[in-house]
Amino acid sequence: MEQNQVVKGSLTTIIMKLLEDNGRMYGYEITKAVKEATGNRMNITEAALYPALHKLVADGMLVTTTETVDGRMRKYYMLTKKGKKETVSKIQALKEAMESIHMILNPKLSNG
Amino acid sequence: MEQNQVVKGSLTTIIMKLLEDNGRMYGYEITKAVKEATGNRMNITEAALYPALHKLVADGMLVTTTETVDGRMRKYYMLTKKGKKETVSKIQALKEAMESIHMILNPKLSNG
DNA sequence: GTAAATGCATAATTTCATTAGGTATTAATT
DNA sequence: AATTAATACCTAATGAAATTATGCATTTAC
Repeated sequence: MEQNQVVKGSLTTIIMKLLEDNGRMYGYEITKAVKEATGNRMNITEAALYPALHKLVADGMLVTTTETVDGRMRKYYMLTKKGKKETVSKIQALKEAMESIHMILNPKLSNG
Repeated sequence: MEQNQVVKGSLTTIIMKLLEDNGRMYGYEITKAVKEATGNRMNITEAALYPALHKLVADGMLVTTTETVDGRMRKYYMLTKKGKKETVSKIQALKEAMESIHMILNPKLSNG
């Protein structure tokens, strides 16, 4: 229905959560942060990340600034005011979706 | 990557988990079970459920038996041996994906 | 000098859920 | 008696999102 949608779109929420915590980040940095935070369990591909970032920019959730560091370009992403507000509700929705899945994986037995 | 895939495909894992717990269930029963287990938070649409069930049958994870109860047809689904084995690993993968998301949503601060 | 790491990106495909329908029987309500 | 809600199955078309498979360019490590 829609809770499934929430879980499915968790990548977007993850990106926004990281930006909420770190202020601004560039794409490659986000992939490293996810790997580090999850002890290498989760790996976001760039082919999934960049389209997601671009969509968030198109939707007015993020803005970018570009810098060149050590001869390499870095495109930093930051949450807009709208993006910050959306982040809060998206995190809440994701937590509730995870709680729902948890309830299914760990059912209360009626017959104790 | 693949952890995202796991979370995205959580519907399949939910179905298999319910069948693991309940032995056999029919489609409509599964939608009710999910609603009940999650306190109405999660709602699986039949349009998502039935194609998922049919794919699981096609993949050899489930088998079906049909009965008529009170004038209405019920198509019961059960895990095959292969399906039972797959259920274990899918649940494990889903738990790990949830743990990863949890770690991102609740990061350990390096600066205590 | 070759491979790995850093850094960006897209196109084609596949997978999956949603939207929007459809059929049929029984139980409950008006 | 007629309508609505609940039970029970299903599919087609669309849309959203991730994967697979690439591509380019620079710097660091071997």
